[in-house]
Amino acid sequence: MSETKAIGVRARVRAELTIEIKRAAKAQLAVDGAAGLSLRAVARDLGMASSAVYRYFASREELLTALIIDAYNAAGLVVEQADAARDRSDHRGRFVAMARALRQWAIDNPHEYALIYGSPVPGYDAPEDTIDPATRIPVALLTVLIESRTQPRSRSKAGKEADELRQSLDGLIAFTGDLVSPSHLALGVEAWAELFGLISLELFGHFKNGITDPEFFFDHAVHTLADRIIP
Amino acid sequence: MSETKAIGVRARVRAELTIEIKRAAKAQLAVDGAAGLSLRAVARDLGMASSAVYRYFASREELLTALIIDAYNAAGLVVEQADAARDRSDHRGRFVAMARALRQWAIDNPHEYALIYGSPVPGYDAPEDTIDPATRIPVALLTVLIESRTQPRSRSKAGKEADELRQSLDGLIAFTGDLVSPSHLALGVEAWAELFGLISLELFGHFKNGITDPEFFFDHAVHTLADRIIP
DNA sequence: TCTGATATGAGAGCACCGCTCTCGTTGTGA
DNA sequence: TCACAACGAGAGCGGTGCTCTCATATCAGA
Repeated sequence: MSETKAIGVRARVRAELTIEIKRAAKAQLAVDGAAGLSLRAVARDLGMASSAVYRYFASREELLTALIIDAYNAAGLVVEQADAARDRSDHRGRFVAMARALRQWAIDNPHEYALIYGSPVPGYDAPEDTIDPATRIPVALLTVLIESRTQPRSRSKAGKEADELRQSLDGLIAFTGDLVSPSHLALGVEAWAELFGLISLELFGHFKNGITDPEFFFDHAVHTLADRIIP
Repeated sequence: MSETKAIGVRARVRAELTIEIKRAAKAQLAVDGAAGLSLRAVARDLGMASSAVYRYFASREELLTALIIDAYNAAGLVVEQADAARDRSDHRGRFVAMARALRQWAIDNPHEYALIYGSPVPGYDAPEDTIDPATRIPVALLTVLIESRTQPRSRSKAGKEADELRQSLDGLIAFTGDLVSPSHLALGVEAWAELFGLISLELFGHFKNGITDPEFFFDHAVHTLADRIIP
């Protein structure tokens, strides 16, 4: 009589409990940060034995990895949505919107931001599963950069310096192909770095004495940034 | 007979043990990172009871704060030395040297860098003692910016936008006075953010797939940066 | 110089942590 | 139906931060 017997009761309950555990863990994360996340506390929240949680996540680190993936995806989604809400031809507007969306998400979810863009968990080196979600934001930013450069660039500069720059950006050029010149690509990466620098410095408290209106300053900086990378 | 009786045996031993504890803690920090720092392990290293350590640092957090201060000072010193080694009139060279020195220090002391520029320890909000050492690097950078602008700027732009920018940078302008225009000051902060963005992204593993030669790229970016803020 | 206050170290102990193991129970596929 | 695998609970191990008590070593003042 049960309608979704195909999957089986056990599998469904397992899936539900898995996200329930992550939900509880996220709630704890929002309060105490990554360092304060405790498997036992999560188990207590859910009214189950601490040992039972280990049926779902083999270790605290594995649970943390799941949260990291979710955070990457959440941030990526927010940025992509901000991008999609703009006219595709308004490259400048898209860039600014994405930057603002990212900052807002970071402010709304500081611990999740810290989880993915703060100090990496010690002894933790980005398992395969995190790579893909992590690229969503850079890809979104790069896409605007590419699309703002539909007409082919003036021929790339030659010379040793240009070659070395091209080489140092090897991985990215594999993604962008010939659509963006290395020097312009470098400009994009610099903008990416500045974006995260701005958000991180603000979020981690380094603007405390100095920048009194971070939001206004961020907007100002993002527009300067846009002037630089988008013609 | 003892030569430095003025201070007292107790005080001297205390001072020595204090730095000994910090030394052991730093060694642990370099291996396991901030999250792995354990007061008990430090005590074990020094062959003393764990409770005895609490006579020197009231809590793990307080020990961490001491390490943070030391890290700020170490980084600040390295940057200041790089600055001092250059001709004072070579503003561009000074900026580039400081940036390189900072990156090198970060690479040599990743956990200490993460301690001060990564995610803040949860529930931790920069005690007074950390503020001063934390300003050393921004001050050093700002100083070059100021000194590269000895001749007074063309009169500052007027208007609402300029006023708001000036206001958003209130704290900094209190430091620089009228020597730097708000818009140029903003440029400096943006450069500061990009600098830390570049180092953090590299150090925290976000360049893994994409930038194959981070050192070369950093140098390239820093020179671009210098072009932007130094005339 | 003697003595009372004080600073220090050691040890036991509390509540918490991650993680493992065992042992019943309960769905599941053959 | 039945053997098996998945599961939850509980106990337990070694670790953590931190507190308390108690003995001892140092110091400052009479």
